[in-house]
Amino acid sequence: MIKIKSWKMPRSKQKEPDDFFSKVYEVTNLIPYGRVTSYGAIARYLGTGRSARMVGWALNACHSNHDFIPAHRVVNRNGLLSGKHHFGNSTLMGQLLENEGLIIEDDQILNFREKFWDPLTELG
DNA sequence: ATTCTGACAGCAA
DNA sequence: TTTGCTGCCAGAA
Repeated sequence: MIKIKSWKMPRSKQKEPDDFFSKVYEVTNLIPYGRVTSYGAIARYLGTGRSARMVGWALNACHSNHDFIPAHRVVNRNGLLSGKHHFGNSTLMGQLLENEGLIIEDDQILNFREKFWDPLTELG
């Protein structure tokens, strides 16, 4: 498990500096350039394997974080860009990924298996 | 307090 | 293979 820094959370009544949201942001920041992971993979890495939806919710609020968070590198388990509608312009997420060398076709990442980065196996 | 809604995932048909 | 249902749980209304 990674250490958590207490950067500011979107949640106004946040109680812990190392809450779930922060952990999600930490892991997301560890995703290498040009690689992607899934909501469920992050949830499992954090030990809450059944709260993949909360990962999405956390990323939904990540804009309130001052630091840059590569939320575009998180897709669903099929490599589908299910979060594209939360980037203002619905094509931005795909553009960001293509800038990193990935190929998107119909909101789907090609060769998703090869690009997939699993925090569980990569970070231990 | 109660209900509804998800940037999900697993499993049964 | 592709739907459809269910568990999940933090916010919003």
